Amino acid sequence: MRRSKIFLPTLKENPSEASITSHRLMLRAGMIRQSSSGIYTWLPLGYKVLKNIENIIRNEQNLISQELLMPTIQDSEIWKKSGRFEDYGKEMLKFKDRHEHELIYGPTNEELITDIFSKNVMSYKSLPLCLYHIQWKFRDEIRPRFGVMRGREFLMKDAYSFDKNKEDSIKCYNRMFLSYLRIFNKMQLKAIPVAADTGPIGGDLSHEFIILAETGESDVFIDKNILNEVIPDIKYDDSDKIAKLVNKLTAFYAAADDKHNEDKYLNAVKKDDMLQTRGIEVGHLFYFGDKYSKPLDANITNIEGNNSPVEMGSYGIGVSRLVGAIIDAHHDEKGICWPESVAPYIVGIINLRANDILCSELSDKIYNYLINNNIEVLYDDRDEGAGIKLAEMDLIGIPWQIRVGPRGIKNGYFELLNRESGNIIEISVNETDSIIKNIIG
RNA sequence: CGGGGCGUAGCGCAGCCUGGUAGCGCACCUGUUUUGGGAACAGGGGGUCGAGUGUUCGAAUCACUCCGCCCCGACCA
Repeated sequence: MRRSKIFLPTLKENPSEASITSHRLMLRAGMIRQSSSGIYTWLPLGYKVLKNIENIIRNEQNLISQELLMPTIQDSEIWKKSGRFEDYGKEMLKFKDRHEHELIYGPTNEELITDIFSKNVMSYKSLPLCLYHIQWKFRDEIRPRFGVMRGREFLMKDAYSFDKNKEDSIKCYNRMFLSYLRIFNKMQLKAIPVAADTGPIGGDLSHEFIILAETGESDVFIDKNILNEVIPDIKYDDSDKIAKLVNKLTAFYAAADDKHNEDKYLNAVKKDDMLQTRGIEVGHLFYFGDKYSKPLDANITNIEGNNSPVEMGSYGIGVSRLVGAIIDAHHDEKGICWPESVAPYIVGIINLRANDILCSELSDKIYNYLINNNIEVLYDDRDEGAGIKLAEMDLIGIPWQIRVGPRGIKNGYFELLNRESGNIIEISVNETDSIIKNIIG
């Protein structure tokens, strides 16, 4: 994509509406624009990142679950059946259609998926089953804030598991646990599993995955040693090994303020290993048994030939929130430093002097070379001052910058800069091939 | 919902206290010169001053009402 063509309205100054880093940078980098409190338009650059995150989640979840797509608008009936029509309270957006029929904009999908399940699955032989979708939700938050971190409209991946008994359901829970570790790891995030309250979803087993960040919303108390844990290479069908991993990781003290117990903390963790900070919740696992299957009559015939409510769990990831969380973890004073796995473009070419034939020819050549090699590239071909282009490329955080200028060309090279480290490699103008070698390593 | 703050050009702000018909920087358009870290000069365009009502000869400015947005608390992916 050429910079002269892309719709990328960047801001030089900090918008007054944004107080935290990720929000400020998303507005400045032309990723989002607010439409109403807690509701945002995703501009092309931001939308690319959002889709990249979505795809990381999708690719990993597909190994243990099947994707479908449920609607955003739901009938109020099933919510009345489950009892949450009242329980969910004002956070749930309710409205009527032209026939005065009551509808809601889904804040989550347990009722709907349970309804689908109950109408289509009858026997334990069809289990286990795990389904997920990635869909926009609406929760009428009391106070939306921090941009995309606590929007009212937000993109969420939510998975739902159906099993014939608790034992199998826990196995699925554990697979999700591993899947989440891998997903966040691929985004260069250190996510810590923390024992959690189940809130309005309900249930008796639950973990939150929390990213440590100063701008996080909840206080967390952890044993630092958990940060050194490496995710082992385990297959998803190896339930025993996964269970051991889950046990190992959940054995570390890690709690958000609502579950924190100071005495336990002092007992379990050495003073030097204590870390109290703030965190952003990016994922949540729930096992809740028959909480929804019972009221919604989602029964299966078991091996004895009797009907019993199916065992369920649900597993969420805040997809749009992750964009903010990743920025929070990967930025510096100049702007964003995207991890390659989610970056909107892998390489940014800056033609430092667009009206110089040699610079433009070389820039064009590199641009075409990268396109032909299927590398996502943003080419700043504008006839602007060098400073503007350099500062903007830093701001939007493309992981690799190629700088083509008269100074380098005179000496027969152009520059390849790594955004995060700031390291610059000089590459001979005749060796464009070595760009890829340097990037891929 | 309680507490605080803000609303004036696309963005950031001044003007309001003490009423006299709107200004600055950036951005934008034209031209010239520039060009390795947000350039210089010259010229130009853009505003129902959040909305309504009232006070007044006259309201961005004063009063009342409403709306929107941000920040702190309770809720959550």
